[in-house]
Amino acid sequence: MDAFYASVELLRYPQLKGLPMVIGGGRRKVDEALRNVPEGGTLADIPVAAFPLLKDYAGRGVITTATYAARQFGIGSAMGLMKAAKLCPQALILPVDFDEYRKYSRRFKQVITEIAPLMEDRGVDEVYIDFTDVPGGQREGGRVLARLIQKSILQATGLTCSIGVAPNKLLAKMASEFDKPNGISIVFERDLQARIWPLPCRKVNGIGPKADEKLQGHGIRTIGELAAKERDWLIAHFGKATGAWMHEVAWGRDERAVVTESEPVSMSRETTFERDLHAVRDRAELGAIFTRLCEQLAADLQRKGYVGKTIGIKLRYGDFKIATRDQTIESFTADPKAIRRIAGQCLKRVPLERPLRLLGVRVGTLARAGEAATELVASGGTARRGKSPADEAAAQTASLF
DNA sequence: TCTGGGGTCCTAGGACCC
DNA sequence: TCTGGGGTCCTAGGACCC
Repeated sequence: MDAFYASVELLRYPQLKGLPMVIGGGRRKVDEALRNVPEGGTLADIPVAAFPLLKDYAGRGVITTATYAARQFGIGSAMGLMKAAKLCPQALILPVDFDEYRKYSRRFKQVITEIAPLMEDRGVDEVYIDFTDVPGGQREGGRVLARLIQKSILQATGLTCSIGVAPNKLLAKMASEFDKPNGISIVFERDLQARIWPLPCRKVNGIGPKADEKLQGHGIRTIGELAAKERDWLIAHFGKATGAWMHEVAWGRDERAVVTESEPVSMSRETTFERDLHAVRDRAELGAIFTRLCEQLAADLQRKGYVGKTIGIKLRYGDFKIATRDQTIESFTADPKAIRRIAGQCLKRVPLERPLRLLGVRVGTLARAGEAATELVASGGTARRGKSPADEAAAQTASLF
């Protein structure tokens, strides 16, 4: 979907069309600004001048989405808001409204599955579709069906999307970025050399900043240069699995199926504080946040019908270093108090002297709430974990939470 | 100018078991 | 009296993605 969050916002604030606008920021801060919006007839009647400006935003956070008008100024996703404000102070800023985006996410996915049932969910704004066997799916290399999908989504939601059609997921993903927004791009195997090889390695889904930097260290900048390397050379430098995979993707090969069903592995809640907090000095505040995260997470699990037995915490320190601790318990749970208790034990095993920026709680090893009891009986719920050195250390740590 | 929140998968060492 | 080999589970960290 094209600039998904921003595009959904423009559906209710059409008066902002064409203006530089970003979605992100600490919700509360932006909400305060929006609360000053005068009472109008509908949302569409709110004057543009009433919307908060990026330059007036003072707080932490990153941009989740920028309109194409904002991207003209060099603003992009994941950019810090303060930096974005320097690039385009007059840009408008709106808070993230995830419930609203989910609503539209469900709508556009339903449109797709009605046309092509083999759809793989890749998050709120992206999917893979296998339309090999959809009637008409092969016409004009897939362009006819891609157009139908675009048109149907626009009709049902008012939103545009970009579609890449290719023999596999790897190439389709790259193709989808060739003609944004509202574009269709068809890539055949024979286009590999002309259209894929000139691209930077970073364009491969799975090659991130670290791998790219390492590749560049070897003088490999494009996918073509990667393809020119011997498989064995790549394996020698990047390991057996990664090296072999890199060789495959450079040659446009990808056998992964479109997966229509999957079960969640973990669920989590985390929050970045408005200012760094200290475990001792800000103990009360931290404790309240901690409890709330556990309650939210428990509610998420219960609403979705899951229980879990690995409970963990995540800290991000002021210096951005991350620490995680987790503990697997005997029986599955989705109870806020149980989660809070185990997570509290995890917290005691992690250094708490330095300023904290973020706190998160996670539940993993999930099972469906209805089926977990059966499994528990079958396994006997045996406990075998003894007292680890970490536990001993924890016992000596002041009970901050 | 500091850098969100919610995920998945991989690696690697140690415990433990047969 | 010099120490196997294979397997699973648990834990911590890290890369990467949307």
